[in-house]
Amino acid sequence: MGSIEPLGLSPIRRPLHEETVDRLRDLIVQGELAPGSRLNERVLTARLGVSRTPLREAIKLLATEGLVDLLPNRGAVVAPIDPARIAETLTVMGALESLAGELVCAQASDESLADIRALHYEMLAMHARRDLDGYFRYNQAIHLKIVEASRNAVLAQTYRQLNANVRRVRYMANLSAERWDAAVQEHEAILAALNARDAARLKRLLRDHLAAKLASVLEAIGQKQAA
Amino acid sequence: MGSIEPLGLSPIRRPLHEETVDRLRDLIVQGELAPGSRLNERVLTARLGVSRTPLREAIKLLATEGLVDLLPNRGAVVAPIDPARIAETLTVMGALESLAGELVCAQASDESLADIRALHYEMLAMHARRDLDGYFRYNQAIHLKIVEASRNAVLAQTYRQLNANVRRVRYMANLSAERWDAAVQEHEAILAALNARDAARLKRLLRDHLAAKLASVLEAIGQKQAA
DNA sequence: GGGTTGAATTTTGCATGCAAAGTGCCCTAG
DNA sequence: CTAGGGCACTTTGCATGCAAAATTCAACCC
Repeated sequence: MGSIEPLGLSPIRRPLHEETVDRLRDLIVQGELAPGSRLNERVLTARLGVSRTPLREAIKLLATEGLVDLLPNRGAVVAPIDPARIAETLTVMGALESLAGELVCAQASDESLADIRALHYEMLAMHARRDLDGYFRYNQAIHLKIVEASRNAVLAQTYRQLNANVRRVRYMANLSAERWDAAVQEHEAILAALNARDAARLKRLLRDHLAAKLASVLEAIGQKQAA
Repeated sequence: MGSIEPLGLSPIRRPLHEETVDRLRDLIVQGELAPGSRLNERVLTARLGVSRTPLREAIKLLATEGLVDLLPNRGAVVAPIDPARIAETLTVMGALESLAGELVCAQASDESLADIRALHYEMLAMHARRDLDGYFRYNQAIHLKIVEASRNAVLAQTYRQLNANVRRVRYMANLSAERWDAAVQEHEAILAALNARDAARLKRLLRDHLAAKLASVLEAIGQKQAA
């Protein structure tokens, strides 16, 4: 049953609809398609270079992720950023990360933990040089790695799906310096609990970390809307 | 905010792809489309009376719910029932219900709690007359009601999505009499904690209840596979 | 006789066509 | 000048067409 794949040179073309989902999701997450803006099929087919069929499949898929809203007979719009919904999402993600932390302590491989540690120090480096973008990237990577290290694929997939919706605000919310430093401190504590495989402590820390993020994000959105 | 719908006569046609998703999901959840069986587009369009476009949209949607597996260039199959995956799913659902319980204690309306209580007694009635099917229905309804009463739409939606996958095993796993009685006892305790709005206790009970369900389901699947 | 190749058939993936719903503009009546 | 109605245009929703990938089946070679 050996794989016969040409290893790397493999010209495996991903299905077009999948590719389209990812590209469209990126456009939305990165704000290039503004919240509330309409998704005109003709325009998007031109922009993405695909026909309407895979595009429509992609749109419906993103609708289930909550990134777009479907208006029957009137197409789709990029889902507005709804603070209440973001709050709900972060609450759920908090519970999921909390569970992930518990599982990680119980059964993650030492390699996984080492990976997380490595990412943590990369993140500290970004913080040290005040590279906010790089910091966000490693921050994301750490949280993703934690849920992946839980060895629960359903958990990881659910988390990722919710995450897409939250990542959109990142491009709006410019972390305050204090909150940034505090977040880094929280991460230090998280890493320590991880190293000690102290499930109870890790659970609490992750949940509190998400709660703090929730508060900061909501504040940022509030300012944005007030502006 | 009274509904103005003509109640049943409403000529509001739901989009065909949505209808198709629901019908196809039902076919899969109820086992009419057996795990592992192929989803032939021609056959299904004939069976459901829709054309390939909405059908294909539906299939891709159910793929994200984990109910079908997509095989590039080879169509789709009903996702096999994978005990490991069911276990993972129930673990996540446990965390979600646990969170829901916490939120319910903190902020659910008294009406919601009354609804749950009512459902609970209906369920007890079904148990008393050993109506397994009715019991399952009310049991489902209670758990759904709890996550809905949490007033967190994202939580409810996430829960429902995961639930679809688990419901499939219900038609395979024939509860043992002891487990059934034990489950009812657990529900009694859950209701008591709910009435007392004792978040900590409710959390623990819900989580344990799901863990017990997990164990029972896995055992049932194991027997099924051994047979 | 078993295994392999290859041509016919089926099936999928994507593109496009067609009808209906929606949108907006303009003209008219008040 | 404003409100309303109607008509043309746009856009969506669904159906179908077409090409490529996969499967099947059988003849052929070893």
